[in-house]
Amino acid sequence: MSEEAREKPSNFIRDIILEHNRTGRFGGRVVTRFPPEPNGYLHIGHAKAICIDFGMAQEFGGRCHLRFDDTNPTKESQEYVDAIMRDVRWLGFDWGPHLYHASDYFEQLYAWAVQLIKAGKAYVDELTAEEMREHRGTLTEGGRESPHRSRPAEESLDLLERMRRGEFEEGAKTLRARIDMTSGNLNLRDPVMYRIRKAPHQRTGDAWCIYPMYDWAHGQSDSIEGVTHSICTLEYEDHRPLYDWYLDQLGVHHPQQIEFARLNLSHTVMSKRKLLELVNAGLVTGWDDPRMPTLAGLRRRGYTPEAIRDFCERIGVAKADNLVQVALLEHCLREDLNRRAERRMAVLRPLRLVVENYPEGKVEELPAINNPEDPSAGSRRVPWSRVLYIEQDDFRDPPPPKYFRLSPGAEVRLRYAYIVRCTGVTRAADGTVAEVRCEYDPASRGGDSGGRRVKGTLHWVSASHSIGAEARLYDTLFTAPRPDEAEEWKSVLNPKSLEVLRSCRVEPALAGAPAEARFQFERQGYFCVDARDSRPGALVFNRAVGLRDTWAKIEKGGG
RNA sequence: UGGGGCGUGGCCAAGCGGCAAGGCGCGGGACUUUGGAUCCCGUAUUCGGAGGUUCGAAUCCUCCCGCCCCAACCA
Repeated sequence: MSEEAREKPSNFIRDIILEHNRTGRFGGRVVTRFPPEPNGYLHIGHAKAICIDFGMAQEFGGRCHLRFDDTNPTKESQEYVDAIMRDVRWLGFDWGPHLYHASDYFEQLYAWAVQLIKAGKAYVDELTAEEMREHRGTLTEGGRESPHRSRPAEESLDLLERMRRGEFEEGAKTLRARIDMTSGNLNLRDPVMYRIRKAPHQRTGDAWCIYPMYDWAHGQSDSIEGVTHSICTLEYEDHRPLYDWYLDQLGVHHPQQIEFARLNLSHTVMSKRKLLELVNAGLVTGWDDPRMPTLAGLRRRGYTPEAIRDFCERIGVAKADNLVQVALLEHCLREDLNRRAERRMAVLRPLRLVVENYPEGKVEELPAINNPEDPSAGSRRVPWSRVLYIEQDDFRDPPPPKYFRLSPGAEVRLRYAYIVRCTGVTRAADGTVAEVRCEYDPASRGGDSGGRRVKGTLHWVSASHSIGAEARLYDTLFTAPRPDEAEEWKSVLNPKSLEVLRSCRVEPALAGAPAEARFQFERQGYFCVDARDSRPGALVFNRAVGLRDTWAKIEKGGG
């Protein structure tokens, strides 16, 4: 079934928008926004949000803005801003001219703050952070009002102005909304609107030393941009009353906030804090380490934007906590690459195979199909000669039950080449197999079995024509499905998440493969030319995902 | 009696009073020059639990149970 033909699963957000359109709440307009804070790289969880934000806008003929929530200069940087834009584009979404920053609105926000003070809805407080925490009360008990809560508006106005001028130290004063210190919703217990931060901002430089809090900046930014549907994750559900309160006090355009459950993926962690820690502790090589759930990591690993978008569509949108198995993500990649990736032969763990009855020095160029799923991909020629390499796993002596591969006396097909019969092995002093010997059947050229039953087909490369390469095989970063629930999440890191194979032999057609090119190495999996470390003459391939391996299951299950 | 959410098969997830979609996974089979792909078939008498309303409930009502989020001058 094609992607277009598949019906999109229904979801409650679409239903809400449909209802708004039906009642004319926003005049039929649909404007959404993706509002990342530039304090880390985007991950697969963000991809879900991006697909929803941009997807809903697209579906309803509206638009989606990219807005950086840059209200905390101490944690944000231009590196992250650049990476985020790169990743959103790579995923396949376009914000057109609608690139915004919360910092674009600092002046307007300030003016609105003044308006709220004048209306008696906000005041400058002088409680320290600790005092404020004490005054806030607990989950089950209401809080106490600050002694500065009833300070005259004029005084707050003067203080706020001086805060802005930099007359006070960090932490000395805050601007707070005057709402309800007894509310069961802690967000409504006089939330801080501005705090003093004498830190330069990546966009506004040193123009400001007071910065708006998320709640004060977010809804107003949405309003200014004419956003209609402010879609976010469940943890903001408690913030919605505050989001609504600010907008109502100001009497400005009022978007609808809608919350959905964030994505949890098995065998990985998703919090930016933990991902940052992995990077800083050197437990991975960087934000784009192929084992990371970041878009940069997935991309380097070999994931396609199409596969990720398909995944985001398949996981659905709901409000229930979830833990999606990585198997689904992997399935999406396989399905995409099976259709699109050209096939190549690559021997990861080489074992010499000598064709005794094939003339020394003779070479044949055998045609091989590039992609059986796509005739338009054509074919290439693969050199064959007397000495070849096959996979170490493809020879066993003695052979286990149901083993279709090579073993003494057994017959097997070498893909696109000839059928060979194993005539013997040469062992090293320690008993390990050094070399396998065989005879080929000249009549089976191209792999034609001539009616004979040959169950196994192996991939191979010519020893003298193949080129060396490095392969990096990845497994999940964590061994536990829910690392977050382990006593210590880092203790459950997978020590085998990376295996490096340095003596691989790949067919010559792979020589000029450009960075990020993806191939299916027949019988093994989908591999991607590493964008960072691969060089012509020193190729490095990342295994994005293995092929389904029925034999591995049989063998593991004891036959 | 803090507040806010959520509970449908191993994992996601449709369903919105008419008698349990779909996907992943898993099991079996067909086919196969990738033990790949593809194709069949199977996989919840039951929707957290108990009552109730109704001819009829996963869908409505009541109570109960469980899980998640909130006490940053983070987002």
